[in-house]
Amino acid sequence: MQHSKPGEPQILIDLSTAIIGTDGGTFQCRLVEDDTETETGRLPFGPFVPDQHRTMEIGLRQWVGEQVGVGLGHVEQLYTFADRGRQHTTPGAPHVVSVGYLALTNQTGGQTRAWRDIYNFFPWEDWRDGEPSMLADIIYPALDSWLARHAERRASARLAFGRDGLPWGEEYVLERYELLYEAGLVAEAFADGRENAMPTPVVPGEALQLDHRRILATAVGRLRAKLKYRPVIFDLMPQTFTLTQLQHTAETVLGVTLHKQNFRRLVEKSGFLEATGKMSKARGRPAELFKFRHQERSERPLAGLRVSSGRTRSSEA
Amino acid sequence: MQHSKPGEPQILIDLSTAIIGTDGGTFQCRLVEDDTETETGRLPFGPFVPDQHRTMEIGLRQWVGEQVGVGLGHVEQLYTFADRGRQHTTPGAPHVVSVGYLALTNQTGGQTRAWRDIYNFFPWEDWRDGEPSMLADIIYPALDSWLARHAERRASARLAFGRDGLPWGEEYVLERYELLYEAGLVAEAFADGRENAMPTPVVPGEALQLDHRRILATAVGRLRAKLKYRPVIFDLMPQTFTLTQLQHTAETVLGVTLHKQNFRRLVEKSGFLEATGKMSKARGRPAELFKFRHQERSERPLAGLRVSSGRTRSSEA
DNA sequence: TGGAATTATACTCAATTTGAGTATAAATAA
DNA sequence: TTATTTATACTCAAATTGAGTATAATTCCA
Repeated sequence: MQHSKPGEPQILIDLSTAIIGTDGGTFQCRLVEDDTETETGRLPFGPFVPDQHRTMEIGLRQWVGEQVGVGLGHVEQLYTFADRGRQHTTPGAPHVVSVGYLALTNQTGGQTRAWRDIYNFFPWEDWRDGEPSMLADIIYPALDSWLARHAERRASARLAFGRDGLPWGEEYVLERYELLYEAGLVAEAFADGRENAMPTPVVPGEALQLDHRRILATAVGRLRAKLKYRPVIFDLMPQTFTLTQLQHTAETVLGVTLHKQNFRRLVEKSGFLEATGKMSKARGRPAELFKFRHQERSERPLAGLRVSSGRTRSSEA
Repeated sequence: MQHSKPGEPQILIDLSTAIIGTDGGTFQCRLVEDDTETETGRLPFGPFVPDQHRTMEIGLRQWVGEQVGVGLGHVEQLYTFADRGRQHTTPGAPHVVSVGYLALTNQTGGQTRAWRDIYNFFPWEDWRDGEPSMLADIIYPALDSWLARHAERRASARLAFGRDGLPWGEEYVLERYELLYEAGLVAEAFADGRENAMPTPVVPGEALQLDHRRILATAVGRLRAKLKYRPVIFDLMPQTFTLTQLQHTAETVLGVTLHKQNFRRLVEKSGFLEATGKMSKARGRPAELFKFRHQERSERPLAGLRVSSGRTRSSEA
C-alpha cells in the first residue's frame, strides 16, 4: 500500500565491510588498493543484488572475496547509513544507502601491504601512551570554537570526548568522529560539500572514500564495546598465544593499557583458555602457550572480558 | 564501478518502527489497526523515499505520525533485514529490505486500543511468575524433535534457551524467536512458505504481518540489553514516579522480578533520581515521588541499571 | 477504634569482585 | 655471573553484590 510508485528514483544498497585484525601492537584494517595512486583508500564494497544474493551477508562475502581475497570468520552487521549527502553523490544518480559490516580475522599483513593501521585514520583514539597531545593542542580548541556557535551539541561533545572531568569512553568512536565531521574538521566534510568545512582538514588523520571512515569508526566502536561482554577477542588471535599476546591484542583494540596481573586473573578465571603445555621462546622468562576453548564459547557467553584499565605505558617507565 | 546496472530489479526499503511503552505491569507495543478485521496486526511502516526523506529517521517519523499519531522520544535503529523470503513477497515484485527501528514512549493506552501486550507475541519471554510452563510442555519437546534433525543448531539453542543448566539470558529474544521460526514452529514460517513449517503454529503466541514480529523481537532484545548499561528506562516513565513504579517497569521490560531492597540501593546510588518531596497516595505506606535528572544523563552515561534478579513472584507468596 | 494487612524504607552482613600492589621465578644478554 | 627482561604467584584493602532482617507509615475492615 505505501510502497513507492514506479518512476521514483532508484535506491542502491552498498555493502561495505571493515575487516579488522591485529598484528603485534598494530590495529589493522584491510583496504582495497585501487589503480589511481593519489586517491584515498576504501573498504571492500559492492552493491547488494537481491537476485544473486539470498542475504546481504552472502553479497558481502562475494565482494570481499573478489576484492581482497580474505576469508572471513566472525561477521556482524553494524548499521545502515542513508543520510543524503554523506556519500558524495552527484545529483540525478540513484540514492545510495550503505550497510556497514564488521568482520574479524586473525590473518593480517602477509602478502599485501593493504593492511593499514586503524589509528592512522583515528589518531586521537590511541591512548596507549597516554592522552594524545593532539586532543589538547588541536582538536579541543577547534571543537570548542565550533561549539560556541552550536551550544545544542555541547552535552554530546562532553560525553563523547570526556570533557569536564568525565571519563574517556573508549567505545564512543563513532560519536567522536561524527562530531568532528559535523564541525567540519575532517576531510570528508569538505568532500561532502558541507558549508562549514575547511578545505584543508583541521584534525590529523587520514580520510577514506565515501562514508568508509564513518563505517570504520562504527566498527571500532562496536568492537571495543563488544570486547567487554563477549569473547570476540579470540577471533583476532592465532591458534595458540601467550597471555601477554592476548593482553596486547586487547590493548591494541581498546587503545588503552591494562594492568597485567589483573588481566591474567580475569582471563584465567573466565574459563575460556586451555593451557597447551608448550612454551613460547622470547626474550625473558618463557610464557605458557594457551588456546581458546571453542566449546566454552557457547557455555559462558556472558563472561567476556571486563577489562579494567591499568596505568599508561608512559608512566610504566 | 560495482554499481548495479539499470534494468536490475528495484529495491524498496521499508521503515518499520516498534513503539514500546509500559502501562502498569503490561509491556506494550503500538500496532496499526487496518480495516480488515481478520488480519494479523502490523507495526507502523512505510517506504524510505530519499527525495522526501533526508534521513531514514525523518521518513519513519512521517509514517509513524501519519499512521498512529504518536510523538516519539528516543528512537534508535535496530537492524536491516534483507533475507529473501522473509517478507512473504510475490515473485516479480521489487525486493523489499526492511530497516527496523525502536522507539520508546511514556504515553501508552489512552485513546486507542491498539496498544497490545508484547507478551502476547512472545508469551515464553515473561518469567515474572517463574518459568512459563509452555517451555517445558510445548516448546522444548517441539524444538528438540527439530534439533534431532539439525544437530548444527544445538549449541545456539542451548545458549538461546538456557538449556542444560545454562542461565536464561533475557536479552536473547531475537535468537529464540529465530530458532522457533527456523524450526517451523511459528505462524510466519508457514506464511513465508518454509517447507518444514506446520500449517497451524505449534508454539503459542500471536503472529504479526510480514517480518514485524521479528523486528519486535529485535526491539525487545535490544531494549532488555540496553537497560543494563544505559539509563533508557526513564524514557518509559512519567514525569514523576515512585521507586516501586520504576522497579515494576524494569521488571516488565526484563520479564523477571527483582530484589526490591537492592534495586532501591542501586537506583539511589546511581544519581539519576531526584526526590520531589511529594508523596504518592496508594494502599500501604506512601512512597516518595522521584523525577529523572535529565542533566545526569550526559554526566553518567555508563551507570545504567545493572539489575540483579530477585525471587520470582510466585515464590514471594 | 484498633489490629491486620500492605507497602516503603533503613540497615546488616557475608561473599565476591576489583584495583593496585609486592614478591619471586625463569629465561636471555653482557 | 650478574643485570635485565618477562612471567607468574600471591596479598590486601575497598567496593560491590546477593540476600536478608527490622521497622515505619499508611489503609482496610471487623
